Amino acid sequence: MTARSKSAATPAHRATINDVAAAAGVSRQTVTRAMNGMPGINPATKDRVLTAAKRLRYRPSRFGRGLVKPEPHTLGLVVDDLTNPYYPELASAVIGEAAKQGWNVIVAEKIHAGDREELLSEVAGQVDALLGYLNDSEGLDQLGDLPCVQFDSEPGATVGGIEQDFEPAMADLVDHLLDRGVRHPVLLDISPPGPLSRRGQCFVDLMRARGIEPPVTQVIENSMAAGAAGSQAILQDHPGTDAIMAFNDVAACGTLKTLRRAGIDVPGQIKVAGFDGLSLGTYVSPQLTTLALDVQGVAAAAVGLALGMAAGEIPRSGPRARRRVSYRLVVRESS
Amino acid sequence: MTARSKSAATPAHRATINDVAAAAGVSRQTVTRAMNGMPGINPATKDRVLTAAKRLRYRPSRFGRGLVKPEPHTLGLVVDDLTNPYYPELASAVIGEAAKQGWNVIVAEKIHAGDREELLSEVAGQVDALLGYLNDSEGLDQLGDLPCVQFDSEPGATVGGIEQDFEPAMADLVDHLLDRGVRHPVLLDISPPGPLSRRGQCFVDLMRARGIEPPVTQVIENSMAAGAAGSQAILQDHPGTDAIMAFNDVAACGTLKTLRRAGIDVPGQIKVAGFDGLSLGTYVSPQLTTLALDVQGVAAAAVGLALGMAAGEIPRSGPRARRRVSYRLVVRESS
DNA sequence: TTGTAGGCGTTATCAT
DNA sequence: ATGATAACGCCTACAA
Repeated sequence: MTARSKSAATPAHRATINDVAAAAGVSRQTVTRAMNGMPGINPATKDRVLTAAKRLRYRPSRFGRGLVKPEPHTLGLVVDDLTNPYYPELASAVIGEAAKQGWNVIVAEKIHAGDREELLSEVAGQVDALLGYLNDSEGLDQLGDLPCVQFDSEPGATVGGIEQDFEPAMADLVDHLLDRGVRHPVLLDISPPGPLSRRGQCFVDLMRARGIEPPVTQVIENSMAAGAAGSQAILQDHPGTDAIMAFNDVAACGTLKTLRRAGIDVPGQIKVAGFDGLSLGTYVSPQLTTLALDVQGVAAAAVGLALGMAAGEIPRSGPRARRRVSYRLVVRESS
Repeated sequence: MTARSKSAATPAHRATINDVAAAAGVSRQTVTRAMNGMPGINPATKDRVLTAAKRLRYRPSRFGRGLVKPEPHTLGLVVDDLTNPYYPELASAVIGEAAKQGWNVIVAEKIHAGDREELLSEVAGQVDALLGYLNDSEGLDQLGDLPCVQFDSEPGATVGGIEQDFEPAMADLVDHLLDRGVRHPVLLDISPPGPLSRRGQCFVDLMRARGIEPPVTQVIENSMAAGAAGSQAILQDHPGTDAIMAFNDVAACGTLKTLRRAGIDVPGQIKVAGFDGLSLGTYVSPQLTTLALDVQGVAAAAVGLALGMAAGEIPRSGPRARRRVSYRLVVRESS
C-alpha cells in the first residue's frame, strides 16, 4: 500500500518453475504442463498455475530449456559495418533465410569490436554456427568445431564458404562498355598500394584482352567519400576518361557525386559502373549500372551450408562445404 | 591413434565435458580449470586436457554454462526491414552500444515473419531484453516480465520507451523554409487515409501557426517508390508548390528523383526536406536537408534502459522507464 | 489428473 | 593439484 515498500514484490532473482509450483501448490511437472499447453491437466489447476506464473512474472529460462531440448537455434552473422549499405542487404537476406528454418541471428559488427579475435570467440560461444566475412587470420581456427561459412571464400579456405563468381558478368560489362563506345576506361580500385583487388584485376585483364590498357586509381577506404575523392583524382590525372569502373556501388555513388559537381554528364561524357547491385543504386540519379550479386542466393546458400553443418549432414570443410553464386550485369542509366 | 577408426571419433552428438574428462583421464572439474584458464592446475595436466578437448572438438555448451552463471547477455532488436536504410543505422548503433557492455544482439525483421506475435514470442524466449518498434497491439503484453523498450514511444505506453522529440527541430525547419521564401509547401505524409502521422500533423500545425495552410498528399507504403509516386501526384495536384516536406529521408529521395525527372530545379524551384538524418541523404544530389535524429543517442538511451531493467535497477514501466531524445535541423543542399 | 525421480552440461564449494 | 558433490532450471518417463 505504501509506495515505498513495494520492493517486496521484486525478488532478488527471477522466479523459477519451483517458485511457481510452490505458489500454486502443485508440482513442477504440473507447471510445465500448464505453461506449455500440454494435455492432461485440470483446467482449474491450469488456470491457477498460469495465474501464479503471471503474478510471479515467471519466464522459463532458455538455458534450462536448451539443456533439455538441445536443438540448435542461433546463427552468428559477422559483418564489417551495417552502416555500409552492402551489409544490411546481406544481413536482411540471411535473417530471412534463417527465419524460414526457425533460427535466430545474432549480428555482430567488427567495427564495434576492439579485438576481432575476441569478438569472434565471444559470439562463437553464443551460437550454433557462424557466418560472415571472416578473414582466416582472425582466429577462425580457435573456434573448435563450430560450423563456419565464409562469404567471399577463396578456393583454398580452411572452412566452408561461398565463392562469388563475377568473371562472366564482368566480361558482359566490359563488352557493354565497349559497345557503347568506351575507349578510355579507368579503374577505381580499393586496395592498399600494391596488388589490385580480385575484381579490379579481373576488369583490367578483360579490358587488356580486348586491347585496352585501363589506368588504375587506388583508394584505401571503403566509402562513398573515398569514391568521390578517387574520382576527383581520376579527373585530374586522366583527362580523356570516358568510363569509370568503381570497386563497388557505394564508391560509384561517390563518383557520381564528383562528376555532377564537375558538371560532367553521365553517361554522355563519362559512363559509370558499380559493383554489388545494391538498391542504393536505384536511389541516385542517374541510376547505377552495376554487377549485381544474387544476395538472396548467397544468403540461401550460406544458411543452407551452416544449418547442414550444424545438423551434421555437411562436413565442416572441403568441397562439399562450398557453393558458388554468380553476379549478373544490370544496365541502368549510368552507362 | 589409428587413422582407420576415424569415424568412431564422430559421436552422434556433441562432445561434453564428461567425454573430455574421460579421454584425458581426469575429472570434469579439471577440464573446467583447463578450458577456462583457471589457476591451480598442473601445466602438464592442462596440456593433456586441452589436447583431448581439441581432438574431440569439444565446445562448452552455452546452456550448461548459462544455467550456472545466469548473467543476462543477449538483447533482442525488432525492426521492420533492414532493407530500409533507417533501420541499419539504428541497428548498428544499438549493436555498438550493446557491445560496449558485452551484450549480443539478436536482430529480427518483421518483414520476414508470418505472424508478428509469433515472431515476438519466439525472440522473446531467446533474449534477456527486447528493443524495437513494437506496436502495443502485437502481443507486447504476452511477454511476461521481459524488459521491453519501445522506440517511438507515446506518452501513455505500457512498457518503457524512447520519446522522440522533433517539435523544436520541426519549428526550426518551418522557419528556415519560410526564410528562404517558401509560401506554398506541401506535406507528403505516410498514413492510411485518415489522420496524419504525428510528424505530419506537427508540420501542418506549425505552418498554420505562421499563416500557411499546406496541402497534404498521403501515401501508405514506406519506400522510395512511394515517395516518388506521391511527389508525382503533388506536381499534378498542386502546380504552384515551392517546397515538399517528406515523411522521411527515403521518401525524400524518391521526391528528388521525381523532380529531377520532371526537370525541376532543387532547391531553386522546389525545396525538399526529409526526416531522420540518414547518411543516405548525403549520397544523393542535391544533398538532403533533413531533421536528423540522434541515432547514437537513441541507441544509448534504449540500451541503457534495457540493461538497467534487466539488472533490476530500472522499473519495467512508468516515468523512470522513459527517455527523450531530440532531433535537429540539418540544412544541406535541397532547401 | 497429478506427483516423483532422474538427468541434461556446466561451474562452485569443499574436501583430499 | 585434483576430485567428489551439489546445484542451476527445465523436461521426460514413469508411477500413483
